[in-house]
Amino acid sequence: MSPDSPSLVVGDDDLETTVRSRDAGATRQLLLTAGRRRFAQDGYSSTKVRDIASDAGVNVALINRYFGSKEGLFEACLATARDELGRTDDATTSLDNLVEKTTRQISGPPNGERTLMLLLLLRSSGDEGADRIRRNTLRSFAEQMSVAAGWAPESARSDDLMLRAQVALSTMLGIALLRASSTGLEPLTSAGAGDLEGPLSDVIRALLEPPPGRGA
Amino acid sequence: MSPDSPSLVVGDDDLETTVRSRDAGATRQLLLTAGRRRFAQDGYSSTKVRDIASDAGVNVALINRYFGSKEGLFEACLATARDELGRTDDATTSLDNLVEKTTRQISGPPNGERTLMLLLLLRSSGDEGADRIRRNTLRSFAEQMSVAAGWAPESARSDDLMLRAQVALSTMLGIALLRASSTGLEPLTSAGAGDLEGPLSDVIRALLEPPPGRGA
DNA sequence: TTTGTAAGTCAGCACTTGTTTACATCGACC
DNA sequence: GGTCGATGTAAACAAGTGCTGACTTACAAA
Repeated sequence: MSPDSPSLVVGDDDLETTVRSRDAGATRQLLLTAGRRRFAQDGYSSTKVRDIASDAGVNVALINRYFGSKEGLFEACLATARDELGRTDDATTSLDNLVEKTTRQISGPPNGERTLMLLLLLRSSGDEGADRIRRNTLRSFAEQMSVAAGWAPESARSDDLMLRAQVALSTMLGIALLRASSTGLEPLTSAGAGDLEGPLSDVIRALLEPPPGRGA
Repeated sequence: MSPDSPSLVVGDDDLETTVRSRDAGATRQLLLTAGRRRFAQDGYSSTKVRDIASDAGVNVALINRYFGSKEGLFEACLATARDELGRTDDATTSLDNLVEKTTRQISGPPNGERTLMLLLLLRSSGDEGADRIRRNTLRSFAEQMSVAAGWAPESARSDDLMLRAQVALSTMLGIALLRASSTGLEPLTSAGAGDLEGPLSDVIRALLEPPPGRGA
């Protein structure tokens, strides 16, 4: 019947059981997903292209075909993270909402989608282009947080407030990193959303208290 | 910092390979210092043994002679960081004191001694022994913070308090990481102790408010 | 001086790793 | 059928990269 191409059967977690014989787009996507996880978990230089290809169930050479180089794949992964994190899904204009979203972003499995995005922003490849993407994404993300905390967009760019937002971001990143770390620091690593919401709420509120000129 | 090692002409462009004083202890120390900086800045797998040796002005093979392997040198560096951070210099029993110490630890050049120690704790080599050192050091450091915040040592080990201390630690680590990152995220990267003390104080106080049952 | 030993040097092996090159295969269109 | 471009595969290349073992040198005891 179906001339199964056995070497192309890939994902245990992916469901494209259909004979994806020759689909450039799908192959690119597989490499992006696998690369994102590897880069986020192991860092850039620890990640081997053969591992990524193996995870994706794809030949190694295709990384170079579709992304030019390991660097190229990394930048592409970073771009997907940027698009993902840059998406201001809805009007998050309350501190409660920000706290809830942040908690959800952090808690969750260390290799979950959201955590991977954050970790990716901490992984450097030494490339200037990739660094620029990371910097812009981080800056924009912190800016979003200050705005979401209820600050007016214009006032949300003052140096003091940006610093505070970036400290809040540091907390998120630090937690994500420690949780994903191989140290297994307890109770942080195993803490669930319920455990983290209290401390996180305290931190965010202490840093980004509601706008001074407004409600309060 | 260390009493200048006599007849060890290393620092500059090593041209005179003739005058290599034969002091095993000094050589070990040179390798530890160079290794600590490289590992902390670039991560484990990005760091090449030849670079460390070059920084130290020492032959590559001596890494293997004195530390067995690259891994061995990394573990030794980690141990020095543990000893450094584990040193409870004085009775730090006030929140003010903790905030001041934390601020001093964080602010300072990204390649300063103190920051390097923190960054080292985040660098994984994949080795189990190194991971255990990192975990114990991190745990002990967080514990110290909760005690320094004024909690009684016995109550300082409750899960909830430990979690809060570890979140505070996450903030420190996240800031250190972002500051040392090649992204150059502003204003965080260039923020001085004066700028950071306010936000940091807010975070630490929000997380580790003075003991409830005691004084106050 | 001779000799023993610790400290340091040197060349290169065995292996990894990103990349490239040459070839095979599929799908479509004439 | 036959050609051809897109897709995928396998092998190999070139530049590292950690590590080793034989060798040399400084220092000091005998």
